Amino acid sequence: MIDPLEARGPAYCYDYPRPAVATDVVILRLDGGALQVLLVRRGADPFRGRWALPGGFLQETEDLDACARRETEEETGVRPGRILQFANFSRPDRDPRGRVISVAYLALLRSEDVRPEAGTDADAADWRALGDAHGLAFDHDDILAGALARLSAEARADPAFLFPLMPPAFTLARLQSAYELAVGRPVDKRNFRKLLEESGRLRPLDDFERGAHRPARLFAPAPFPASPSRRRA
Amino acid sequence: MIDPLEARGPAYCYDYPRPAVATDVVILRLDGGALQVLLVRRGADPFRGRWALPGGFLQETEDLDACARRETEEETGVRPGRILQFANFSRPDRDPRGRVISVAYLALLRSEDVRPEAGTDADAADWRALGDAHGLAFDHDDILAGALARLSAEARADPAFLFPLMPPAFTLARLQSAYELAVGRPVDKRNFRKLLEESGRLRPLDDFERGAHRPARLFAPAPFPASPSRRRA
DNA sequence: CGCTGATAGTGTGTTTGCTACACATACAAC
DNA sequence: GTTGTATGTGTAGCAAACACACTATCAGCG
Repeated sequence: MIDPLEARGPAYCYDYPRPAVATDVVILRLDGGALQVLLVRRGADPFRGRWALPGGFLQETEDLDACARRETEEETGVRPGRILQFANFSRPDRDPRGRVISVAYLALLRSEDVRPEAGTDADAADWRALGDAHGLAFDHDDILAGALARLSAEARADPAFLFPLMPPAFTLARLQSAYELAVGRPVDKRNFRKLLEESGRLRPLDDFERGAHRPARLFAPAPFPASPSRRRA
Repeated sequence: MIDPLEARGPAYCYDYPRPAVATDVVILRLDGGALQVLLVRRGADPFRGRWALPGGFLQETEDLDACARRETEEETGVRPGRILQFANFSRPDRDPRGRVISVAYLALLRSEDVRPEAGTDADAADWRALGDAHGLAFDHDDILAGALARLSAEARADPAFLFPLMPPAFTLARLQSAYELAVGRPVDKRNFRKLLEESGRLRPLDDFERGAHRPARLFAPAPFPASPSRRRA
C-alpha cells in the first residue's frame, strides 16, 4: 500500500492544501453461516497493532471505483464483481496524521474464491466475525456500521444483491440464511422461496445437494434478470 | 470561491500527488410550477462562458457537508436545511486542469427565501428550468442527472422529503405538484392526500388560500413526525 | 344577484401484495 | 426398517395501493 502521508519521494506542490483521498473497503464473505469482514492489523503508527479496514490511497490514473477494486484484489486475490460506494468520511480530525478523505465501499466475495493470506502487505490480515469487529482504528467502526446498514437495505430491496456471496450453485436455504444475516431478522421459508422464484433472477439447475435429508435443489443466478421486478412503475 | 488549481500563494508539498477535492451542489427550487436549478456561468477557462453547477474546494477545517453548505449559502444567501450527499465523481480526466474529485450534493430551497443575485462571485448566476439545463461544463450534466434520479427516489420513499421546497404554509395541491415533478408521473389526488394525512408529517392550519375556487386548506410540516411511517419493520 | 368556471375536498370498492402458518417428502445414517 | 433432518409445497387473512365520480366553495362577470 502506498502511503502518501509518510513515504519519502519527490515532492508534489500545490498553492492550497489538499487532503489525501483514500478508499476503505468493507469486504464481506459468508463463512459457516456467519458474515465475516476482512480486517488488517496496522503495522505502523497511528493505531499500530489495531485492526482496520483494508484501504489505500487513490492513484493518479484511477478513479475511485478502480481504487477500491484494486485494494480488494490486493488484499484477497479476488477481483470483486460489483462494489458499492456508500458514503464518504471527511471529519477533519479523523486521521491524526493529517487530512484524509475516505470513500467507503462495500464488496461481497465468495468464500470459495478467496485465497487465504493473499497479498497482505499489512502486519496481518484476518477474517473476523461481525460481532467481534469492534474497536477498529480511525473511524472504521462507523464505516463498518454504515456498510452493514447499506447491505441490509440493498438485500431488502433485492435479495439478488447477495448473489456475490454465494457459490456458483447454491440452495435456497443457503441464500435465505445469507438474507437473514444481512437483514437481521428471520423470514418465512415459503415466502422467501416464492419471492425469489417470481423474481426470475434464479435459474434452477438439475443438480442437487445431498445430505442427511431430502436433497436440496441447486440454483444459479439467472443470466439475464427476467422481469426487472417492477417496484412501482 | 477559492481555487486551489489556479490561485497563487504559499506552496503545500506532499510526497505523492494528491487530487483536489471539491463539492458541487445541485440547488433546486420550485418556481411557477417548474423545478429550477441554480447555475453559474464560468468566468475563466476551462469552459469559460459555459454554465456549471456551483461548487468549490474543500477547506482545511471543514468536512464535506460543511463545504456543500457553505457553497450553497454563498450562492443563494440561504442556509439550506438538509443537504444530501449522493455520489462522487472521480474520472481522472473530468477536469482538464488536473485531478479533481467532486462530491455531489443535492439541496432544496424555498423560492421565497432566495435573495436574487446573492453573493455570486462567478461571472453570472441564474435559475434555469431543468429542461434547459444541458451542455454544462465538466461532467455536470451527469451530476445533475444523478441528482434528479436521487430526488425522485427520495420523494417516492417519503414525500416529506420535498418540504424544503415549500413555503412555510402550503396547500396539498402545491405539494402534489412538486411530488409529480420530482417523480415524473401524475398521481391520484385522493391517494396522495390520504398518504400524507396518514403519514402524520403534516399539520393542518386554520388558514386557507383563496382564489377563484373553493378555499384550499394550508398545511405546515409537522413539528415532530408523528408515526415514523413504518416501511417494513 | 345569479350564473359560470375553476379548483378543493371527500368515500368506497377492487385489486394486489405481504404475512402467517403445518405437514408430507426424500434421503442418510444407523 | 426405523429414525432423524432439512426440503418442499398452498392457502387464507389482512393491509396497502389503486382506480374512480361527485359535491362544495369561492371569484368574476354579466
